[in-house]
Formats: sequence, C-alpha cells, structure tokens
Amino acid sequence: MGSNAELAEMFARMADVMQLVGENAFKAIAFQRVSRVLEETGIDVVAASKSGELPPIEGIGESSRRIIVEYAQTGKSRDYEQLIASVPAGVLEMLRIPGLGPKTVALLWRERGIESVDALEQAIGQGKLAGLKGVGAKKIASMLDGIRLLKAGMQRRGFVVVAPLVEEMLERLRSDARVGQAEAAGSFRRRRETVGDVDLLCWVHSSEDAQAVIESFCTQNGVEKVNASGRTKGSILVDKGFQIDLRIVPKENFGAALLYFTGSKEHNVKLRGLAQEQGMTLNEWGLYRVDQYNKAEKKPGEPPTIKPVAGGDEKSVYSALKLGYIEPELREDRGEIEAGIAQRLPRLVTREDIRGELHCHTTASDGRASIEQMAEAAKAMGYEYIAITDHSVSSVIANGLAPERLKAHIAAIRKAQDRVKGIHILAGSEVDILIDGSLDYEDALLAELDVVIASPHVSLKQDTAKATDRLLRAIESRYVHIIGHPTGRMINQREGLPLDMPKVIAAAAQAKTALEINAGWPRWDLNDLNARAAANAGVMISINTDAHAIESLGDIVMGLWVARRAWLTPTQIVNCMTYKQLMAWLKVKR
DNA sequence: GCCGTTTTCGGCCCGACTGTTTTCAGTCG
Repeated sequence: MGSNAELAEMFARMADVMQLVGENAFKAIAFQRVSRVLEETGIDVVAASKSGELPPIEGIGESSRRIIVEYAQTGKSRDYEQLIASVPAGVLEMLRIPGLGPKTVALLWRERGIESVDALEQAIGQGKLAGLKGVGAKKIASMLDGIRLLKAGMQRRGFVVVAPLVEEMLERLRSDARVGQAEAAGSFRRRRETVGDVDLLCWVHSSEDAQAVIESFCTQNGVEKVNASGRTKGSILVDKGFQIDLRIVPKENFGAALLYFTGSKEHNVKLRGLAQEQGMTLNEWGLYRVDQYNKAEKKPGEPPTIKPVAGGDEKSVYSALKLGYIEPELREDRGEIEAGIAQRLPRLVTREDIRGELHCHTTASDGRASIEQMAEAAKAMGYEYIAITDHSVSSVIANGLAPERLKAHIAAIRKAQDRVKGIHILAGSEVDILIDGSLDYEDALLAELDVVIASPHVSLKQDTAKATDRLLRAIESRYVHIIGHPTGRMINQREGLPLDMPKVIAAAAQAKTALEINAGWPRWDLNDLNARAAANAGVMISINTDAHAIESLGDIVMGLWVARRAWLTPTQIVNCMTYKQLMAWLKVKR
C-alpha cells in the first residue's frame, strides 16, 4: 500500500521528534511543510515514485524526495525509523497537550523521565515536578487543564455545528455600544469544513474601551476557562472546551488585523515573506516600510507610531503588495499568492452565477414538498431550471421508486411543468450505484430521464480497489450525467468510500461525466481539494443541494463555499449553464 | 531541510500573552 496520507503522517512525526531533540527548528518546519504539501498535492507521490516519474514539487527538496522514493520502493524509511526510535511514542503524544510545547515536554522527559501523558498526570499528583526550572504552580495547573482537554477529545468541530455559537457571540459584541464593528475571522471565515477554534475581531470607538470589552467577553455567560485576557486580546473556552479568541484593534488597523486573523497561518507567512522582498514588513497592525519601522517604538497592544503603507482594509494591503484581492476561501497557501503575483487569480463562482438546481427530492420518495412546491421555490430563487431527482428502488428506507412508479413520476413532472411557468422542470433520478457498480434501473428506463445522478448510498466500507471500480462503472455508463456525493463521507461521522481519487477523476474526464459537490451538511462531498483536482482535469462540477425540503434549496451557499475553496469559476460548473447550454450538455454522452 | 530577477550560503514572519522572571523563554496563531 502506501499513500500520500501515510507519508504526510511520517513527515509530521519526524518534525515532532526534531523539535523534541532540539534539532534546528527550521528543519522541523521544513518537514512540517513537506507533510502539508503531501496532504494537499493531487499527485500520487508513491505511484509516481514507483514509475520514476515524481515531478519536482515545491517545498519537497532532495532529502525529502529520497525518503519518499525509499518508502515507495521498500514500504519503509530508515531515516524515519531511526528518528522515531530516538523518542518514546508517549513523549510524542505529550506534544498534543494544549499549552505544552516541545521545550517543556523535552524538559519533563529528560529531567524527570516522564514518558507519557498518564505518567505526567501521575507525576504532577505526586509532586514530582517541584524544582524544575521555569515550572511553577500555574504552569502545572495549566498542564492539568491541558491533559483534561486532550482526554475530552478535542476534535475540530463541524462548520455548521459551531456556526450558531459564532453568530451568538457576534450578536453579543455588535449589541455592545462600545463596539463599532465585529467580524468572525479564522478558518470560519475561510469556510473550512471543520473549525478548531473561532477567531473574532472588532474595533471599538474609543481605545480606552478595549480592555473593558475584552473583560466582558471573558466574563460572559458560559465561559469555562479564560486562557488569556490582555488589553487587546482575549481567549476563552466555552461549550465543553471550545476555544474562542477575540482581538480588538483600532479602526484604522482593522483590515490588516482581519487579514492576519483570517489566516491561514501559511498564507500569512508567505505574505510576510513577500512583503519583506519588497522592503516592507507586514503584521497585524498594517503594512509598513521596513526602513521606517523601528521596533523600539512599538509598544505591545498599541499600533506602531509610523504611518502604514496600507492596513485600513484588506484590499489595500494586497494591492500594496502588487496582488489582486485574494478571497478568504483561497487563503490556504495553495498557490493563491503565486496566482496573485501573476495576476491570474480565478474569478470565483458566486450565488448570482447559479442558474438552477439539479438534485432534489419530493414527497414521491423521502422529500417533504411536492414537485410544484419545489419548482416554485426554485423559481423564487431566480433559477431557470430544476431537476426533480427522487431515489431509486433500492433505497428502500428513502421510499425509492420502483420502475413503474418512476414512469408515473416522470409523467407527474411533465404535468407539473404545465402548471408551473417561468422555470424548466426536468425529470431526473438519483439512481443508486449498487455494490458492484451496476445501476438501480435498466438503461431503457434511464434513457427516458432528462437528468441522471448516480450516487453510492450503502456499503461505504469497501476497500479502495472495489470502491473505485464500483464508481468507474457508473461513471462510464452513457446514461449517467453526474456522480452524486462521490465518496459518501459525512464530516466527523463517517469516512466514506476510500476512493482512488486520481483514477476516478481521470475516468470522469474521459467519460465526460460530471462530479457533484453536494452542498448538504454534513456531506460537502466532493471536498474542496478533490473538486479542485477534478476541475483541473477538465471534469465538470455540479453544485447540488440534495434538498429534501424547500428551505434546503438555500444550502446552495454552502456548496458555493466548497466550490470557491476549490478555485472554481462559473465555466467549470454545470448549473451555471443557461438552460439551453444545459440541454446541449445533457445530450453529449447519449 | 528548503530555497534563490540582488543569494548554491545564509537566511528562514511577527507580535501578544503568560509565567517565572528581573530581562526573557515558551507557546500560540
């Protein structure tokens, strides 16, 4: 076996070890970067190494290449094994304790022989940490807090799960008369599917109010712990250990702060490097000319006393760095800065570009609204068309339609079109991709439909070979227009099919079958990276809500977030086509 | 370890907050 994910994990572990043994910090950072690049690249590096065709990849140098190639050929790496053997596994685990870093873990290990999280907890209980340099009562208390959090299982929470909490916090801030403007930043603003913590940002009318706003933030109802409470920055835990940070800056610095707090960290690092190359320095206060920037005059919590080149709003900062505006969804250091330099940033899809819905359900299967109701709702959204795609016969729980019922349903859809004007109603089906990749209806019946979406619903724990073959069969069917939620994953709930995604994408490109971004939570399937890889390979993407009720048609905005994170432009999206274009596209395979 | 329209060597982003300290190291984002 062997995969990018396994290699990424290896490099991440090696970086951990390097930090612990006091290796040059930049080496560890370099390996962390290799790990991230491996996770995100569309290139199957193991397969490429085996065939001797591993292309140069930015961030992966000679040493890392050697490790990758050795691993691809032998299934292991001597460098990795040697390095990993030098530190007990439990010590590496201690790095996961929030608030504990490599220096302290190394100190505990070397000075007190503590080799696991449990051993640390015991040692604290027995007072064995006494006399350690730099470790006082408060630090010990914070270690116990960290251990408690770690054991409570601090996984990243789903975007939609934390959204109400964020809205509530913002509401509270905005209703504070001292606050001028409050926004959510961080991975929440970048619309990542999961969020590790939430970053809020605001400016206040009078700088004397800043500390008081932080204080009221840190003492509001529901606060379980205050991690930090300074003049411009507060950090709290709420809702069983979920971290929320608040940062306050003057209005004039809001743009630079929003940029800084939105991240990603990797995006920021690269931007700062770019600023440096241009004789400037970028921080959360603004963009400054380096020859004017005198660190000695910089007081913590207060803006630098010199005039910034830019900083009032984000656009001015990007523009001063000779970049086009980079949308928050792109800020992951996945090539957006290079694209900005080359003035080749994508024109990301927006809500206004969406002309129709191609995947929804009605009361015929497991939906809650009639054909007419769904069509009227789509029309009210300004759509030109909607495809009604109820479940097929094998989806028994979803009241899937047997062939005869489907025929009657098609007739009902045609009839509904007579009653509802101003929107085209297409007859479709979400047909099950069965375990072996065959479809749930005969070809002759599929041929009667305007739109066919084929989706996997059951047996989502197949191995990679079986799952991939299963999807390929459906992709290659001349009657299938779109593969619905291709992996079947549910964020934070189930993994879904372990597809060989490069293979699936290549087949879809070849067969001219579109892949879906299912906008429904917790699917968001395809995810951003796979959707981007697919679109780059020439595969059309359809952003579908899979709505089972009128309100869910509005989920399209979530699908758009994923699509924007995937760099998609309207020309790559099926349901950005006009009705006429769509009808032509639907006939291409047949 | 990685990288190069000023570099194949010498850099590598920057600031806030905390805790244990008298001037700073560690951690985080």
